[in-house]
Amino acid sequence: MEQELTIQQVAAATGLSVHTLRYYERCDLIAPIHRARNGHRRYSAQDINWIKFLTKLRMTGMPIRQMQQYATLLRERPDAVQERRALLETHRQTVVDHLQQLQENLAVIEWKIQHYKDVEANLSQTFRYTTLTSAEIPRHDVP
Amino acid sequence: MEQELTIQQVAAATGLSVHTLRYYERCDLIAPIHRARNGHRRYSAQDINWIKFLTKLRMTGMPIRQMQQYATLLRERPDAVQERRALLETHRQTVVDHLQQLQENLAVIEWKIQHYKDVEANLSQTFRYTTLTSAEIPRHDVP
DNA sequence: ACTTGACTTAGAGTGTGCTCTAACTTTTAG
DNA sequence: CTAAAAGTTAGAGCACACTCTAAGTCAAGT
Repeated sequence: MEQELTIQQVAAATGLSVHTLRYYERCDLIAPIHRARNGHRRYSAQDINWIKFLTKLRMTGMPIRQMQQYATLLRERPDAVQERRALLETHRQTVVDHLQQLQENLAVIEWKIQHYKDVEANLSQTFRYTTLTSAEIPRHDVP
Repeated sequence: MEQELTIQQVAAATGLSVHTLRYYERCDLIAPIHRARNGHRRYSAQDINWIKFLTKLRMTGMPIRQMQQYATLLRERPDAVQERRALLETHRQTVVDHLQQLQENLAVIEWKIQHYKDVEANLSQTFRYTTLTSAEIPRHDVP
C-alpha cells in the first residue's frame, strides 16, 4: 500500500516546517513532489526517506549548496555511486573533525564548571583557601 | 613582563579577524580594551585568555546573546560564581545533546558510505549481485 | 450559500554572525 | 616630505537558512 502523505503529515514526520519543505523543493533539494488532482502535494514513502536523510546531512552541518550537489548527482547520474560516496566521505571527514573540536572545547568548559564548583566549595568553608584545587590557578586564566 | 599585543597579533593568536575582535568589543563580549597613547588597542594576556575562552563557547554553538550574559555576569557580579556555573552547565547539556545527535547522524552517513562501497564492489564484479550485503536493502531506502 | 481550513505560488522579510567600507588619524620607513 | 601600513569609528552590507505574507484555489461541513 503506497500511502501518500500531505505536507502537514510530512512536516510532523520529519520535524521540518511546511515552509521549509516547500523551500527545499524550490531549491531542488527535493525533486518535484507528486500532486493530487487539486494540485496539493502528496509525499511517498521514498520522498520521506529522502527528506529524513537530507535532515541528517543538514543536522551535521552540510550547507544547502552541497546538499544540492548530492541531490543533483542522485537525480541526473544515478549510477555515479563513486561520486556520491566521495561527496559523503568529504562530509564525513568534516563532521569527524567538527566532533573532535567540539569534544575538546567541551572538555575546557567542563573543566571550568569543575573549577567553579571548587570555588563554591571553598567559599562555603569557614577557613577559606585551605584546600587547594583549581583555586591555585591564577585568576586571569579562570574568568 | 606584561606584554601587550596589537589587534593583528591577537587576531593571529585567536583565529578571529580584526573585524570580529572589534565587533566583539562593540557588543560587550569583551570589556573595553586598554589603549595606547595613540588610541590603538593593546591586549593583555588576560584579554587573550578571555577571548580564547569566548571562542570555545562560540565554537560549541553558544549564541552571542548568551555569551553576553556570561560576560556581563563576570563583569558586574564577579562573585556570582554559582550563576556563571549554572549558565555553563546549561550550555554543557546543550553541547552534550548536540554531540549525541551528531554522532547518531554520522553513523547513518557512514552506513551509507559503506553501502556505496558494497555497491561499487558488486558493480566491478563479472557476476553482479551475487554477493548480497547492503544491496539487499530496498533501493528507496538508499538514495 | 457560505464559512472554515488546508493548500498553492512568488516573493518579501528576518535573525544571526560576521564582514566590509569610507573617511580619517597615526606611525614608520625611505 | 611623502608614501605605505596599520590603526580608528559608525554604519552599511552580506551569506545563510529559513520564515512569513498576500492573494488566491479548493473541498468539506453546516
